[in-house]
Amino acid sequence: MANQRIGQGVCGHTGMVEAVKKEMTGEAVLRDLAELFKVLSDHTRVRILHALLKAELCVCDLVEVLDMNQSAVSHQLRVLRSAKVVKYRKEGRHVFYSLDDDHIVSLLQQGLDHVME
Amino acid sequence: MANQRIGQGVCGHTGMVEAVKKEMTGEAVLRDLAELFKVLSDHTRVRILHALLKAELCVCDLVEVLDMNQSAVSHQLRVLRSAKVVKYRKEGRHVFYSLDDDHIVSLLQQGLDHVME
DNA sequence: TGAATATATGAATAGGTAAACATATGTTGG
DNA sequence: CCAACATATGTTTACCTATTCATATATTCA
Repeated sequence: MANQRIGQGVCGHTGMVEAVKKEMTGEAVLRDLAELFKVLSDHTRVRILHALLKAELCVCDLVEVLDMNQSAVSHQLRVLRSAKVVKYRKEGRHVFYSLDDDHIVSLLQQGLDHVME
Repeated sequence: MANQRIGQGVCGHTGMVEAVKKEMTGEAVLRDLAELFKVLSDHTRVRILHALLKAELCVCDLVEVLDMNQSAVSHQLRVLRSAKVVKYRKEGRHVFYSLDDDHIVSLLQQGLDHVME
């Protein structure tokens, strides 16, 4: 039903434009969607999330796994935290991070499936 | 089974780090994944994709729907094309764009579900 | 309490990128 | 063939952001 063009005529006079405009999800939602994907669009953050797909890890674990500067990792964790893509749990002087919910897991899996075909 | 910490001990000596490292998907794949999300992370591109979720549209339709400069739309369509997120079909002087496959549709839906809860 | 460890954060810098403008390419109809 | 229309693209500019360095905060343990 969707994704089909119903008669073409001259460009911009098919009624399609108006129809699509009306069905349009709110701008705010689309802005949030772009924002969510932006959070997932950095190599370092993807590596962090991929690692967390396997296990809950503390910052210094991640520093080892990624072989990166602790500061860089913390900065990216902050981005992930702010976007509620990861959650954390303090235990003494360690902070353990994990993926926030199954939605995030699905997005990552779906994305991985796509790029690996 | 996954996502569980099996004994903690001193940071970096749990065997977890090595285990996670070994299971690690190839760097190239993770780079592609970040790249895919990057393509989906721009407001204009999300608006384009969201419109294409409803119908196949030509460039001038999109220019109207988005109410944007034709040049800006074309530039973003190029990004989407290069990433094989959209496909196109020429018909005379018009070029009709549509989402490339169901994987993309799923990613968008999943993302939308997440941001709308 | 003080040293060591774990994490967070402010500031500076380098690299990337979306939008606008101008222009080129390609297609149709008269 | 020529004019009008549809689309693509090179360039410039302004903005954004990931990393690094330096430092602050917080917690444990001897």
